[in-house]
Amino acid sequence: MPREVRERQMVDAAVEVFARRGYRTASMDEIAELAGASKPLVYLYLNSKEDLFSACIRREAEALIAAVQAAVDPAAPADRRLWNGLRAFFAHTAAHPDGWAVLHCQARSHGEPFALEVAALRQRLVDVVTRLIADTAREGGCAVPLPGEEVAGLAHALVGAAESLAGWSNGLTGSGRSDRAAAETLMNLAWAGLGNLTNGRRWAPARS
Amino acid sequence: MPREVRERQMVDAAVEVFARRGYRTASMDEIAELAGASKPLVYLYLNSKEDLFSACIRREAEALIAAVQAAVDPAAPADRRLWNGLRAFFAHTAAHPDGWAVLHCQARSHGEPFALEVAALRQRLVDVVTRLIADTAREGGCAVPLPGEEVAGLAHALVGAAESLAGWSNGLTGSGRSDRAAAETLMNLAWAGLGNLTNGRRWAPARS
Amino acid sequence: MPREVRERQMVDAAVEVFARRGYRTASMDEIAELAGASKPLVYLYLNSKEDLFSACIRREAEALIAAVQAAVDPAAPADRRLWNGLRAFFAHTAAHPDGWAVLHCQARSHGEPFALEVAALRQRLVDVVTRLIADTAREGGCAVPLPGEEVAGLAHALVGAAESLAGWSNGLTGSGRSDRAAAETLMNLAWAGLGNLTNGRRWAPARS
Amino acid sequence: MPREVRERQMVDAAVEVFARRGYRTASMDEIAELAGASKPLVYLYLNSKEDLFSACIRREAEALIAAVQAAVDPAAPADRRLWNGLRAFFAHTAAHPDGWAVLHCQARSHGEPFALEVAALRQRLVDVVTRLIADTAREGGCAVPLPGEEVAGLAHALVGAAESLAGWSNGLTGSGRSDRAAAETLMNLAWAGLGNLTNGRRWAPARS
DNA sequence: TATGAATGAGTCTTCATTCAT
DNA sequence: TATGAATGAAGACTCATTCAT
Repeated sequence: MPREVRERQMVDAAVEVFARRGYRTASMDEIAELAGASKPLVYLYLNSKEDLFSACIRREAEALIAAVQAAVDPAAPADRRLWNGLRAFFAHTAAHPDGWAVLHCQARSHGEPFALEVAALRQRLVDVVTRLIADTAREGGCAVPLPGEEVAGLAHALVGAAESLAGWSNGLTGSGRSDRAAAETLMNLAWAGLGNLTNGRRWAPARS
Repeated sequence: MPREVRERQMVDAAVEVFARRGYRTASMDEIAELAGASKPLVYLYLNSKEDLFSACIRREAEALIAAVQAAVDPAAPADRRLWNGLRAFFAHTAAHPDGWAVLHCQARSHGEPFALEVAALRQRLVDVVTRLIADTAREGGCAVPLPGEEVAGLAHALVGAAESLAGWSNGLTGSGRSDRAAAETLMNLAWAGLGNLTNGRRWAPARS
Repeated sequence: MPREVRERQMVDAAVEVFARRGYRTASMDEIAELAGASKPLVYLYLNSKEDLFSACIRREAEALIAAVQAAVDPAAPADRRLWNGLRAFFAHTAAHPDGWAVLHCQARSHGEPFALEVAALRQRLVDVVTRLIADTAREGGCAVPLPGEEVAGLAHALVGAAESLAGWSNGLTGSGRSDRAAAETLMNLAWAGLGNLTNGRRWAPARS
Repeated sequence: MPREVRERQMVDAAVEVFARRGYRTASMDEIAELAGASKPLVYLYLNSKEDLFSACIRREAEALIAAVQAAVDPAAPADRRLWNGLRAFFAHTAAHPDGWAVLHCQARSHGEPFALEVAALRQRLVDVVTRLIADTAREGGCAVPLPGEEVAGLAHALVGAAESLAGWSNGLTGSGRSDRAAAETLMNLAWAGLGNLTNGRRWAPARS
């Protein structure tokens, strides 16, 4: 069996086991067995548990980002782009729950090397969203320019909301089209909020 | 030294170590040492590593919820309640980064017993927010009643956005009042979004 | 059982196993079993295989040097001191063959940390001998002063000769007093050689 | 590439790696790579790690003995023969430090099969020296016949001294002709010592 | 209340060795 | 002649947990 195929099987198995057990609890024995290979072969191809985990993170991260970016047609208007990006995000995470679990739950809680890696991925997502927000503001005829830091904050908020909704709607059983519903909910929230902000309508605490 | 004091020291130490190292990597030795007690005593008081971790989750969760609820004056108008709740959430997580790390990062990634526990906490937060949204809708003269599932989705989105913003703004260095800025950003986003929804102004994909 | 006693038993066992199997081949399992303790206890007390081996080297080295130095009466004449030192060296190595094997065979062939440690020990032995040679020269009315480098060379040669003789005579079976014979042989060789050198009688290759 | 050439490359590589890492720590992977061949080929030609190590020992041992014997002209007087033998010994070990390390450090510390092999070699060296001593005694007009066991002891002492001096002088840096100096030092020591012994002048402990 | 001493079970990792080609 | 692919066996090390005191 050629090396590349074997290697993909191994990473597949690793993603599954890491998602199920967590990084530390997962054992290389279980991963090797699930991959249908011997442990030394896993080490020969992937070096160490750390490297294997990194490989999982990288592969799943690239896949997620690629899915989102493929869905965003640069020629479409901003709202359409946002909508399609959200749809792709929810669809992809719903279709790859193990990969999403590795990225969202495991990678962040097991120390520097992985946290950094997944932070870099997340930053790329945030960047995509940041650009969408900026474009939305511009195309919507932004009356009051938003400061860069606020845009970044909004992007973080949206990404967090998406992550949270993904976890929730994927956890609901049986609701066949829940990932579309999630996208709609978030789209409504975001669209109205962004529209108001770019028009200078802000909420302010009443003076007490 | 009375048992209660000792026990609190132990949980303090455990929260710190679990936050720094993660559940599996943290060792009972380190926790006992940091607590200034011997290991058998830790076991005598807290039974097992699992129970100790559960105790950490429970204590930090109660503290966070209590902080949020204490800030929400039931007599105030809905927007004010939401604002105060957000402020309290950001302030508390910023003030207790270890506790927040245990709840947000560690507890979710280490198997059933803890994930359930933290899910229950999160549900209570979501419930608080759900009620806020419902009240907001009612007080705002809700033209179009929101289905319960959508309200829940919004609540999850808001909580996720808050969590994400908390992580981001706590990570920024030097910006003295960043947790207030985070609350403002999120408040603007949420307020406008909710307002639109309760008035039936929804975004819909253009027919293609 | 008090820690010190256990620790000595462990080092005893380790010296025996390291001598028999060699550093790398020796297994911590075997050492622990021979010491009558569990492996974790060995690690608790002695940290690692490396540290355990170092502890063996240090203990055996100190014992050997102490034996030699105890035998050398500073008030005695130089020849007497040399003789007593040699006797003690041969007697000690004969009485502690495992310790000698660890020092002479194992410690030198297993990488920097140990080689350095045993080199330091050997240097101390060489220093003792160097001083004896210098004293011998002085007391013998040295006609031609020996250069420092040559004295060091002589010391190394004597120590090497002693080591070699020790290995040989300890390997001979049955000869009850062989370690005394070894000392005599070496004493004769050294005494005459030193005497000639300090009197300027050197061997020189005939011109060809 | 013809088998003999390949095989020599492999043993060359093995000597280097064994000298650097030690028998157990050396890996067949590294040896094969350094030899520029694949691992199965190494096994095809040399059977096993043990056999490969034995091959190294044998080759280096033969080379050393051959060098010493080539230098000893049977027609020359005994002192000349001793001198030339010493010179050749120091020169060869200085020129082949890896081979010498394998013989002197590694082979003795890794269990029966190798220790026996290297002991046999050493015995041949000792035999050469033994004959030299006996000849010296005869040619020097030996007044008091030396018992065979003492001659053997002297030979062991000389070989050990030579080994020790070789290690020391090879370790010194920069002294361009140190292997000649080593030979001189040892020659002086030996010559005078032997001369005295064959003339019955012995050192004896003063009666106490 | 408090602990020094002790361990069973399990993990990552390595390496000599062999097929199938 | 030559090798890419594969593994069984073994070893260092760690840790949650428990007695005896």
